Amino acid sequence: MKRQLARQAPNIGQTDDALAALAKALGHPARIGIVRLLIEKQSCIGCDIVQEIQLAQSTVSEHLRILKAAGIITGEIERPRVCYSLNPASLRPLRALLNAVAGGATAPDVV
Amino acid sequence: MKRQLARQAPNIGQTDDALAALAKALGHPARIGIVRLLIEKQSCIGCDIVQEIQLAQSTVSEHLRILKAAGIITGEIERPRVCYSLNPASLRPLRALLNAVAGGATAPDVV
DNA sequence: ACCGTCAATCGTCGATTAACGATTTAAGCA
DNA sequence: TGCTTAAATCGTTAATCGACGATTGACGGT
Repeated sequence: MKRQLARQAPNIGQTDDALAALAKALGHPARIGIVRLLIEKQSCIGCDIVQEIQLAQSTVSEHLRILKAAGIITGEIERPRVCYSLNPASLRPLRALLNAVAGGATAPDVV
Repeated sequence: MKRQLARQAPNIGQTDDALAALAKALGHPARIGIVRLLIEKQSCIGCDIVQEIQLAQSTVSEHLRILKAAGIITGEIERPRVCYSLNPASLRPLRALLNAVAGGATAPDVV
């Protein structure tokens, strides 16, 4: 039984929930690490992520699931591997918010 | 000391922990709402936040505490009120990360 | 000096998250 | 057919979070 007053903030065309979900998905060091890894190796990666992030395979898998659920990454199956990539578009709303914080009212949406 | 922008590896000069902490602080709808509110009313606000965000005073206070702890907002005392404002600089590292995701290589500077 | 106001803190409770090992699924290959 | 590999899922536990009411602290005004 919550609320959610639909505020029309200037340029950020997203609900608070949607933005919070994105931020939340990034709100863990391991997941930041994964995103970083995917920035570096533009090409997608398989189980190498488990190597880099020093956590159990099941834990890493869970973090990947969370990032996938948030739309931040995608996973393409290449049996028996999965190839992960970033989905930059997904983060645009959050970028818009941060730009609004930083740059005054109007956030340029472009790359 | 500033970061020299360098090779294609986007050198985001922050630890995963620091970035995750920022994202985590934004990872709740109420806190996104507060940030939005502070973007709109550039001027700082007192207890009006409790009005806008439909939650108990103690709950809002807790969210404000979290945002303050993350450095995202500052609170200036004006007894018996507190005047909150955004601290745009605090979010720069996170912006840099998102820019790196979006822009491919190097983009992360500037306010 | 007392009262009203606003904010912070405390204590509690239920819900959610993070982590792990163990197990399962689904190929590809010998 | 059976082994190997990579990933997902399950079940459990400990820790953290979110929300609230109640209380406390610190004024400013009357």
